[in-house]
Amino acid sequence: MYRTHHCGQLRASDVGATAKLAGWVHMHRNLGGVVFIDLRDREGLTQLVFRPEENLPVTELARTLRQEDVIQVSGRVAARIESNPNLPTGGIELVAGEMRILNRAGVLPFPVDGDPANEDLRLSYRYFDLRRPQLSRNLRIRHRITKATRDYLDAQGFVEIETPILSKSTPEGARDFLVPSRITPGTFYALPQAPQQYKQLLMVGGIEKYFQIAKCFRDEDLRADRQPEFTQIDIEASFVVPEEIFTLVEGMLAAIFRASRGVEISTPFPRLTYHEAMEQFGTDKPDRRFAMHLVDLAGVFAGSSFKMFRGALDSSGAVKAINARQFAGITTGQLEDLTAMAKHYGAKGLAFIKVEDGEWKSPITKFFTAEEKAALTAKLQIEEGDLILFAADQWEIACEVLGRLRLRVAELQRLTENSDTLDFLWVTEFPLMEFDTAGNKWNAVHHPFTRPKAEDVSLIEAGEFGKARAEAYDVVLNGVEIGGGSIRIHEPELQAKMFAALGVSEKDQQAMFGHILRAFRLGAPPHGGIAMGLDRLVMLICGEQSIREVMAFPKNNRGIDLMSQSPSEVNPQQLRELRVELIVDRD
RNA sequence: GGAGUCUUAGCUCAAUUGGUUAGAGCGCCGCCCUGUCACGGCGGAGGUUGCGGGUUCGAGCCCCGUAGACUCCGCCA
Repeated sequence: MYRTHHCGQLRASDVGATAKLAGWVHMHRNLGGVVFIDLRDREGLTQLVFRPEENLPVTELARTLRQEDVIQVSGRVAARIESNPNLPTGGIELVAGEMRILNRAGVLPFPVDGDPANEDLRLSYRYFDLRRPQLSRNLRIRHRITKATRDYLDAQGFVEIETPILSKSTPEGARDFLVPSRITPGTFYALPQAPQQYKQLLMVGGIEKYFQIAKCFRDEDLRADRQPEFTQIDIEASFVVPEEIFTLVEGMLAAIFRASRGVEISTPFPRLTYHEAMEQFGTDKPDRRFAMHLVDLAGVFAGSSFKMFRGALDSSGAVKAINARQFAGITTGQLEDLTAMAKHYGAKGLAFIKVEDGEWKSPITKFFTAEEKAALTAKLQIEEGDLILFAADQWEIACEVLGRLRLRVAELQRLTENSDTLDFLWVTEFPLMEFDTAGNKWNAVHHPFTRPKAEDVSLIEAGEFGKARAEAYDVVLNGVEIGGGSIRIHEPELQAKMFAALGVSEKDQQAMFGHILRAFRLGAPPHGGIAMGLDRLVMLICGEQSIREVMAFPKNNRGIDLMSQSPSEVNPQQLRELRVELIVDRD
């Protein structure tokens, strides 16, 4: 037996007992005579004391210890002469009797405590980085979250079922990771972007309530919150309406936050339609921890002589503004950045008003009438010190520009710093399809199995694809999309209409989706579900800025695992077996 | 594919306007130290300033190129 206690366990009540501990040398204090070691395991720190007068050989051995050596020590628990209030075990120490050095550590690549090193160095030595308390804490919170998820869904009658990783490539959505088949040369599996089709087929299979903590793979560029492989809490149920999904997910998130953070979250979550979210916040995932709503000014400027605003309204666009309260002190450089940002998202420029010393400082207010100014003041509740930012353009552009500016201003004003608010909400009634100008065709906003709202099916039949709304919903936390789902199409006729609208030929439908269309002809139940981004959820709960901080072995932003140096070249023999030929020679 | 920021000792960072031998803390090595808890003291080793080129009497610093890291845009049903 390596140990009788862990390093966060012993207390004053244990004084006089004998104990055996094992762990890493966290800190060594060699005073020439007596030697102190802080021994660390995952549960905490315990001070070891080595006294030459009591045990000279072991004390001499202890002098040779360095940080991160792995040792096992047995001895007697004693009260400290002066206790350390900073440690739970600070009242006691272990007087070392015997010690075994289990393993010596070499020179460390970076300190276990103190400031974290460069991230690429941390990733290269990930197994070492994991000893840092922050990372081990994050992984244990992640465990609590998945445990709470499984317990909750189990209690609700859901069954966890694994679906294949070697799967089938489909053209919709993200780029697939491909795996060449050796047995059938010239063909490829794809790693699943999500278990979407399998979970729907499980519904056809009569499972009724399915979930999975599912690994998903997408071959797209990485971000702080995007890795090529990531995990979803994937849920699907039969004979359900959106209300039941909402209630289920709200209960699940309540269980998760109770288990991981010990907080009760408020349910049910507020809801906004997609249109309302865009109209008020300029995004489909609003961060409502601060107000700064987008205000519609069509009524104010309908008859304006200011060409920029009037022109937008006359061509059925929008004039909108946000009030960045108490931000009239914005620097010229910051305002230039905001202008560049507005232009990047399609605006022609950025009109603004700074309210300083009772005056409106702005290049455009000279075009406004007194009535327009009064209406503006009332609508935006303008006060001394405010900064007003305008967008006049097509509705979509005006909303998106102001939505982006709103977030940037909030960042500059640090509106959400140190906030512990948990703002959940549902966004519903997403558009079903959007026109892809590059591909000159209609694409599914969510995926091609998403059910249109019943009252909008006639719009699809009439070819008004852009107006049709989907029975789809996202759940948003503090401006981050943490999950999304929909009620699915379960009738082959309706599915065929969708494929037709999306321009998928009969032949392609059979080649790519034949199995699911056949399944729908054998009595598919109405069904729907949702997928939650586990990594993002854990990231938010841990207060981290990157999902790499909540994954044990993440990849860097070029998709490289710096620790194992994957991806890597392979043996030519392996390629021959797969009938794969390289067309790029690497230097 | 594009934009921005960054790269100096094992780690975190400094180095004035372009100016002597590129410094400090931690870590590492050696010696001393019997109640520390970020122990302390003395001494030592450790550098192609990412790489390549240029400007200059002189470049860590300025210019060009390049590699890498991170963030963002595109992309991510």
